[in-house]
Amino acid sequence: MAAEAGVSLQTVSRVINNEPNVRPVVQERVHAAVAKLGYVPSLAARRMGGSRSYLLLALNDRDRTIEGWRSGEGTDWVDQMLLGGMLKSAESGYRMIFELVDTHSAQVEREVQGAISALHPDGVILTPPHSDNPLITELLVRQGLPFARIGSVTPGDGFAIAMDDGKAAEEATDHLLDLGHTRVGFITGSDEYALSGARLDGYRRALARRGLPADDSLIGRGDFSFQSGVAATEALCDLAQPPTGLVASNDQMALAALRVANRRGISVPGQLSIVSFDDTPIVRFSNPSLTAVVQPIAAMTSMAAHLLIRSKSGETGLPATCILPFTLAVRGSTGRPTG
Amino acid sequence: MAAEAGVSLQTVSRVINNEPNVRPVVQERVHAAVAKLGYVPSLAARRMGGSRSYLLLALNDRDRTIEGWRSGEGTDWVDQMLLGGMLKSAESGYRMIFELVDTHSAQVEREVQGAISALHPDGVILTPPHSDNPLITELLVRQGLPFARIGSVTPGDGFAIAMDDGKAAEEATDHLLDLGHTRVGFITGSDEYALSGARLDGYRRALARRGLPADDSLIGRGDFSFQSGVAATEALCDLAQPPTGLVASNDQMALAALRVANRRGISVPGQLSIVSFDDTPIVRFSNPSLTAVVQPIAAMTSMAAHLLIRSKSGETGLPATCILPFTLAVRGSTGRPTG
DNA sequence: CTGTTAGCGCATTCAA
DNA sequence: TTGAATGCGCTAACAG
Repeated sequence: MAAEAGVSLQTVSRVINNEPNVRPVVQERVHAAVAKLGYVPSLAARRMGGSRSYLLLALNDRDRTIEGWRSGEGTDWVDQMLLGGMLKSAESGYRMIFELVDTHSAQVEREVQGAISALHPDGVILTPPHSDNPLITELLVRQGLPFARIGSVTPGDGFAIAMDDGKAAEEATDHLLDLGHTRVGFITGSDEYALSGARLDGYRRALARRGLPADDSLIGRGDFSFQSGVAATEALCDLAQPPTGLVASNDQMALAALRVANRRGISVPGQLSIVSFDDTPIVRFSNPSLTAVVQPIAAMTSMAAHLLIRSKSGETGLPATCILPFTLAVRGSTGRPTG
Repeated sequence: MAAEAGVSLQTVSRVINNEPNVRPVVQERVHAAVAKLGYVPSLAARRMGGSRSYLLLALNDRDRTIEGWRSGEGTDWVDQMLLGGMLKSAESGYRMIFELVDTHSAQVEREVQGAISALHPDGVILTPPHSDNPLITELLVRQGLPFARIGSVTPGDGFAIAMDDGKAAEEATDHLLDLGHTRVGFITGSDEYALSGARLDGYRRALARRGLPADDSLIGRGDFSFQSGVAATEALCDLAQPPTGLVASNDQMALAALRVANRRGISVPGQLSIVSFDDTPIVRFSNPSLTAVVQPIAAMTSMAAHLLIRSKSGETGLPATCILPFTLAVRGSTGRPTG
């Protein structure tokens, strides 16, 4: 390769890394040789010699992820992450390596440190609930590694990349209010996630803006599980004045609500309109399909990759916080209240 | 690190790599030091010095994969791959890197060669349709890289890892026959995939074993798309004597059959029992949920990782072909024929 | 059984 | 603007 272009090894390196101080003529010659030989530098060697590894490390919660895969419940969080992260990384010659880490284990630090030592990634992408785990973020700060916190809005180290959960819940609630509903219930997510609180707040804001009373009996406590969704929905349906509209903090709980409605002979959306959060594939296939808030997962990981790569390149002035737009997919589960 | 245990750098290497010729005492000492310092060797350096990279490369078809991600149709092929491949790899300190390659592009070889040059993986996992792409397999042979062909049964280089599609179709058909159905239809998949033919053969074998006539009008031609499933099902329903049972070669077409049945007021499973292939998450959420052949995707990639790692370790006597067991998940879409 | 030597393929630093 | 030396952190081959 060195000889093919009639230049030294270093010049090849310079051209490949787009460094200045190479005559266009020589650049061309090298590029031609590279194309001809199909030369691609070894990642490992680049990492050894230089200061970059061209690797991004994406960390997911082990138990949740494996459980999701095993159950086959159709959550496509990981797929959307790969879609956004991999494709964006590839644009800059980077790879994204996906790993699982146990957030609750006493060994979190050891696990994360191990992955870092082995891979020496140029940046780390954290997803909930890692995004708000100080054991992890502080370790990363100590290492001087740039990182992105997906789904986290709390200010702090690293890039915070999220959607506006509060506004989304507000909009979801508005959608029901616009349809004419006046009693709208809400099912919360697990308190372990900061976004759960944000979504609840948004719901409350929407009601308040319309001058509707804040009735805490309309708020069911859930934890993102189907089970908890069933329990919460049953409680709401048992009220003297049950809600005609319902916002659930994720798809599983919304599906649970749908199930309860079916069992009780409550028509959807006639007697109960349901809005869901997340928009995993399954909500398109339920009957009726669910109106849902669409999380920009791919866009968030894409942005994360973008920022981390830029950051490693020494670029400054990058936004510390990034709020990406969500959308509301209106489907069959919401309509005007009957009667 | 070297000093911490009071031994040479080389001895540390030996202990970490589980090589022989180290006194148990020294081993202990090194292990202790490793645990204490949380030492984890750098993958890049190991690849540079040694002959292994501790990397497995998994190659998927770019267009199909991205289209699947974008559409949000809930295919969890990638997730199941990761589940099987990543976890098995991790057991041996390996990582699996997932990449997308364009099978139909004239650049396949260049793309694959590029990934290999950059990563120097110890093995490559091919998924359909790459598994039977000679441009890729021959390139891998030339490189002397061990590889696994998922979903491929054709003998040849690399490990062939698949399920028995013929037997699965046979069993799916048997399930319907056992329930008392005597007219069972079949919707084929695209001829581009070898497994389509295998499934059709299995269906025919099942009928033959019961002494049932081979009625070609009961065989609808599909191509795995929802559209084609609709067309095939309509044709079957238009027969003078429509089938009371139906085996579809994938989930999309089975869902299409369900849709057609719903539109025509044909009750499922009462008047039409449906068996599906693949068992993607969505079939659990249709109404009724679909009885389906479950592909052992995770098991196949797990086996692939297992064999490749062993192979790289110089182990011989590994099976060239591996047929993994499928299961039949019986759900609400199949039952005894009524009347 | 253990330590020493050399080199993997690059990027970095300096010299030309 | 280019080329030559140096070293990254390991493992392989050999020496002791």
